[in-house]
Amino acid sequence: MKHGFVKGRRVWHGGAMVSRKSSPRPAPRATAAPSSAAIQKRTRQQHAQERAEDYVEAIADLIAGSGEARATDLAKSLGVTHVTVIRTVQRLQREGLVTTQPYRSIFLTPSGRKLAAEAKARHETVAEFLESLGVPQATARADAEGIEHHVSPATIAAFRRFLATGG
Amino acid sequence: MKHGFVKGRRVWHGGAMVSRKSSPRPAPRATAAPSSAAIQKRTRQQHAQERAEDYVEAIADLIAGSGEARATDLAKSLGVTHVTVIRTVQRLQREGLVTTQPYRSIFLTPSGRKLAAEAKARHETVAEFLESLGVPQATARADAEGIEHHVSPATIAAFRRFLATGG
DNA sequence: CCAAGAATGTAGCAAAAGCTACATTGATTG
DNA sequence: CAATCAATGTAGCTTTTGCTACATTCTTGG
Ligand SMILES: [Mn+2]
Ligand SMILES: [Mn+2]
Ligand SMILES: [Mn+2]
Ligand SMILES: [Mn+2]
Repeated sequence: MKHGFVKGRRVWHGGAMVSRKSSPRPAPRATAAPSSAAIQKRTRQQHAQERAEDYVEAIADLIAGSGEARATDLAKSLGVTHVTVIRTVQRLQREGLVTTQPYRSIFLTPSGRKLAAEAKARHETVAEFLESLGVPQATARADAEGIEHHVSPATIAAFRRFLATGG
Repeated sequence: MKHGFVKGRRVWHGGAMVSRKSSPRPAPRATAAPSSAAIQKRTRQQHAQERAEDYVEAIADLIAGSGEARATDLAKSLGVTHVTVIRTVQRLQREGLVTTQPYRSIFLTPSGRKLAAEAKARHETVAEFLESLGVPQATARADAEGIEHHVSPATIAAFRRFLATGG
């Protein structure tokens, strides 16, 4: 509020000529529709969380499948170099999702296990849902890898409803 | 192929003890299932494309709505600062999606218009589909903002089928 | 016209995720 | 038991997307 008030009719570049008179703004509804800016910000936050989810899920899968998660196997499964894995795992350790020691394999902390379980459940629901819609399995699996990080609980619930009834 | 051949039983860290004998690998099926690594790589490519799609779509909306797309309005709509917009628009210009000149508004090139139209169509299909599944509109709109970039043509087709018939 | 202030641009920083090249460690096998 | 070489770690680079702080330009009301 640097300048105290808005100048009224002052406009730049013409634009839509929206009147800015100080009509009292309408009382916000009970459920205000999020602005496009807010929606975009939420999507960006989901992206920041995305790599963490993919990593803990892959780590959990490796542990379930072979007893341990090694950086090389993780790199192979994620399609990146081992260098990238090591650095990202360091971040995940900073964030309390995994633990590891030099030249040892990677372990999930309790919160890492929780995140992995949630991510895996979401991931599989999305994939099954797409398949049940008639999307070829390979495509469904590929699309689910990206979609999984952007489905809210309400959407997952809708997918599960569909699978339970119509699917 | 640095070392010419694989050593057979050599194993590290125990692991699953998978035999590596040089049995001739099975002939690839007609439709080889993509590796998890390949799927992850595709998802990362979609992310790199994502900001471009959101930008050209927002630019197209601003032009449709008010006749021009200014950096400030774009920043407001995307939820970032004008600095971020200016730098990203420079990249999009490098890539031939938009044109702009100092202190002027932003225009879409033909390929920018094409990308915007495709992105918008996908975006709206995803949002309508989620709503038709019973997801509350605000949630559907929010989820669609992230999902839209990860739906293949086959999945979009399945969504449209559902909307045309079951929806 | 002209100054205020909105819009735009620039400088410089950070974090994250990728990479190649090279160094170090450690498990296996001969 | 020692050499080999896979696995891991480190150094240093790039790109992208954010940000704040400050400089410049342009539009417009008075
Ligand atoms: Mn997943
Ligand atoms: Mn994923
Ligand atoms: Mn969109
Ligand atoms: Mn989007």
